[in-house]
Amino acid sequence: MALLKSAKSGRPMPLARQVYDELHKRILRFELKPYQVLSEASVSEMLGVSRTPAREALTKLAENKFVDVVPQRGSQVAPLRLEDLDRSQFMREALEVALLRRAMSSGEGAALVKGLRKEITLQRTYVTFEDTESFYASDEAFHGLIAEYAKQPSVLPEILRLKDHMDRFRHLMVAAVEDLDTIIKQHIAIADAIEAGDEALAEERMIKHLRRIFDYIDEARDKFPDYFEQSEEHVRAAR
Amino acid sequence: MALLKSAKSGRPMPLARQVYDELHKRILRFELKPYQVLSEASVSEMLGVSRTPAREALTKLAENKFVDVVPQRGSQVAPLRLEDLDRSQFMREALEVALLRRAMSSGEGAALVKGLRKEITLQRTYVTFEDTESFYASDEAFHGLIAEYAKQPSVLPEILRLKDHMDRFRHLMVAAVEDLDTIIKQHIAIADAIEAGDEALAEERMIKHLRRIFDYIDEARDKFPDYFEQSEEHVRAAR
DNA sequence: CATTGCACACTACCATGGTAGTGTGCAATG
DNA sequence: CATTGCACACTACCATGGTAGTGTGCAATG
Repeated sequence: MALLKSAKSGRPMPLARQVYDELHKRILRFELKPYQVLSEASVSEMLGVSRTPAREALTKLAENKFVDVVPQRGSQVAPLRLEDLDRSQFMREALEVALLRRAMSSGEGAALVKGLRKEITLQRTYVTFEDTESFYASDEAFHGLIAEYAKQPSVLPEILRLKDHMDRFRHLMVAAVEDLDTIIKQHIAIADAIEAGDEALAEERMIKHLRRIFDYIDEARDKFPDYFEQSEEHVRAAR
Repeated sequence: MALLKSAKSGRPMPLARQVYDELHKRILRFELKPYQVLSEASVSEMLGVSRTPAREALTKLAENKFVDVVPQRGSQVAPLRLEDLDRSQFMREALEVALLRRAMSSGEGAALVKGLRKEITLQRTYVTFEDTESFYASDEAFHGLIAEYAKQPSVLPEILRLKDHMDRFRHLMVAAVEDLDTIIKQHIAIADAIEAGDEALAEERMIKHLRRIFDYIDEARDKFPDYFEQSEEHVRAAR
């Protein structure tokens, strides 16, 4: 049905990876809804590939908690689980705070702040043009810079993996322009604290920045109760 | 060749998982040595399974950085990389410190300390009987207790995944009895600091405890230079 | 109507075959 | 001897077929 793009650079990406990316995207955007059935056969048909890459993609999605697989019964899009959000949030916070502390004691604080302010300027521009996609790319670059100056660049992919679950929750609510302004203000506050060399303050502001997701949860749950995991209802139903 | 055990409880484990566990174990114990070739065919023959579960196991091992896969060329056991150790160490430290802080501010510090001291007593017994396997199980339980009291039990599996790389380095050196005594002393010091409610001291002792791996690295590299990644030599050779 | 039994459908899981792409060794050539 | 060309071997990757296990709907039975 849908055509899958090849990789931009060099050889084409393996089909399993392409299928994973496509399903991942659709799940995050709620084009595939929680509890929707996703069998090897249906995925294979939906994307026009054989069952092997479909199976590999489903297995990996299950490992990352975006799909629930019940052996011999079937697979479905995982509902939103507060437990997943909680774990992702906790781990991301721990990692980003540790990166921040290490980056600040690297002796290159000035260069880091310079890079951060450059990204902030970009972010201001993207908000003006309402280019939210570029904005979020720059947001990732902002956090990536800190990982870089902490001499731990390979931690960034792990953080992005955690961020996926938070993004899924976030996609439930429309991103208003004032939200982006808030993010920029928080970025500035963080850069200021780094420049001042105040580790405790920087940490406090980073945590506040990362926890903004919790402001939306109640509203999201009221608006889309069907997308959230019922209190063990389906667990009982499975018996 | 070798028979694979089924799962202890209920249904048998999928073959792919059994193959993964077996290869993982052999790689950590250096029964499969760094740079040793591991093709789908060779794994399939070695363990007496078909190529499908062998392939799935290799893919997952590659994701976890225990195997290097070069498309259309072949796979091999990954050499020891300081980068992997560094990332695992950094992340584990960040997570365990965050868990410790949260557990200490949970208001259940007394119960936590009681549980920790119980594990320490067990550990003393295991050292007496030279039962290192049970000792390390209790060591994991010790750290798991902290995750539990931090109300983040699902972070523990992630930490164990990181610990694998450190264990691989550790397995290079023989675990002497005095090392286990050192671990117990450090556990006691941590429990003491928690009991005293001194967060900074507990954090400091936890970090010292987690960083003990670095004491062995130089010795290990001198003893088994072939197991470590050469400075990009094989990267050049691949061109 | 309520309960039971059973054929059927569907699933995850495994086995197996085919193919394009890359490296390797050796003969041909200088 | 040094260099080149090329047949061959081996690989990761994908397609496809088969199977045991579980759920479901409907007819049979009370």
